Amino acid sequence: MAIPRAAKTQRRTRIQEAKEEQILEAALDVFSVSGFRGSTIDQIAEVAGMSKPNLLYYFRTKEAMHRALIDRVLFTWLEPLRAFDAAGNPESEIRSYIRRKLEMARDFPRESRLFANEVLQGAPHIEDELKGPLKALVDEKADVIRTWAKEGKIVKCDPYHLIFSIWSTTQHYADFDVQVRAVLGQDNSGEGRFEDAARFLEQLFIDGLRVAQP
Amino acid sequence: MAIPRAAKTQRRTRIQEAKEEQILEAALDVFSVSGFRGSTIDQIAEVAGMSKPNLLYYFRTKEAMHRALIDRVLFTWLEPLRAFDAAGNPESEIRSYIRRKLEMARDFPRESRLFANEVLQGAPHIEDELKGPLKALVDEKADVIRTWAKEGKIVKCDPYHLIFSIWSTTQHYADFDVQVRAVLGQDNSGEGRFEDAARFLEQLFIDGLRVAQP
DNA sequence: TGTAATGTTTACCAACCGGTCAAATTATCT
DNA sequence: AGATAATTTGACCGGTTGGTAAACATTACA
Repeated sequence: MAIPRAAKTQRRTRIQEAKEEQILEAALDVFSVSGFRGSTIDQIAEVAGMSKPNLLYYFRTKEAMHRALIDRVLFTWLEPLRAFDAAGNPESEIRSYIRRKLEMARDFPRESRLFANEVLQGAPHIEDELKGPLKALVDEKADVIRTWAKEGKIVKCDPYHLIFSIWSTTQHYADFDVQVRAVLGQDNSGEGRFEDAARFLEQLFIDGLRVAQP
Repeated sequence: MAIPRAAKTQRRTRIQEAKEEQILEAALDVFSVSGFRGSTIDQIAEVAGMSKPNLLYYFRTKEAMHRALIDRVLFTWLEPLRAFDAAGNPESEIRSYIRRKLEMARDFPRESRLFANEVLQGAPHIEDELKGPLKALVDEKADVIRTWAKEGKIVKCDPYHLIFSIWSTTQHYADFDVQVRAVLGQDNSGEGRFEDAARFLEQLFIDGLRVAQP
């Protein structure tokens, strides 16, 4: 008799690792489009190219799949904010934060939509992460920004709303991709739109915050 | 024998009007949280306080409910952008556009989330509206902005990305409300956050666009 | 008041949903 | 090779889903 997910063996098989990877990849495809409630295990199974019971052999429930996916993606997702450095100078830090966030919107749109779906639907599965680790990280970086403002390096402004505005403007290009493409039309909806967006946003934030130019 | 939705009578009964209103109100509650696929007719029926077959007497399918809801809300939703006036001066136009959008995020968060859910999931039901009326409206307003830039009233910038950034920053407070509250903490997540956001965003956009002060 | 149209509900259906089970298949190790 | 553990699948289950049929109740109107 098989015991799911190698509760005995401690070490994970190559097969286990590969299959779990394969499942989470498919789950990301599906969850990021339809949200938790709107997705079905069958859909994920089909995308993953394996049978439903086989999926459930590696993840006991649909919720476990979602949980594993969120956990895996959350850390990576906050990487750019974590890299936000108090020691650096405001201009380059803000510039590179915007760039990094835009790159993530371009390269990992599914991850962005996964969170967007989750938060939009009331964040029933990640409330703790938001109120705990996320809030702590933002609090820390907000302090950095506040210090810059006090030192006259940037204009005085609410650091939380500054962070929100960078989040929203950059993630917009992943989450509302269809709308962006529709509005820009066929001609302008190539990959170049990310460069255009970067230029616009850097200008907006650097000038808007009256970042002191060295 | 009853014929659904008065295909014969042409004129809608008071009851019809009232019930359809009641249903769409409930549907907005449910769809805005769970998206189309994640919502069930039973949920809507319960919120509306009527039986499922009764709902289906007024709207033949779940899709018809969603369609009617989108159609009704779309017009209102674009009102602020429509009000954006070429004749006005850039500063007050941009200021009031931001204010209006923020007010909508505050007063009609369900409507915002309804669209967010829809677009996030690939806009399967409103693709035509995005590529048609929405694009046309944005094209028109983009021209206004471009003219302002040419006249030196604001800095030269991509008008489309400017509009996107106003959309995303303002709607963020409706769509990602849970996250905003979580990060701001209990103390700062009262209604005052909209005032704070307005102050920040006006400052950001007015300074960031180097709007000529008269 | 009678009656036809409109509105509402109960009972129901077939398809789908998340998840289980046991049997079959495959990989691993000696 | 043979034994054992890990993996995979088809068949299935109870509950839910979108939607229907038909009987019942209410309203509008002559």
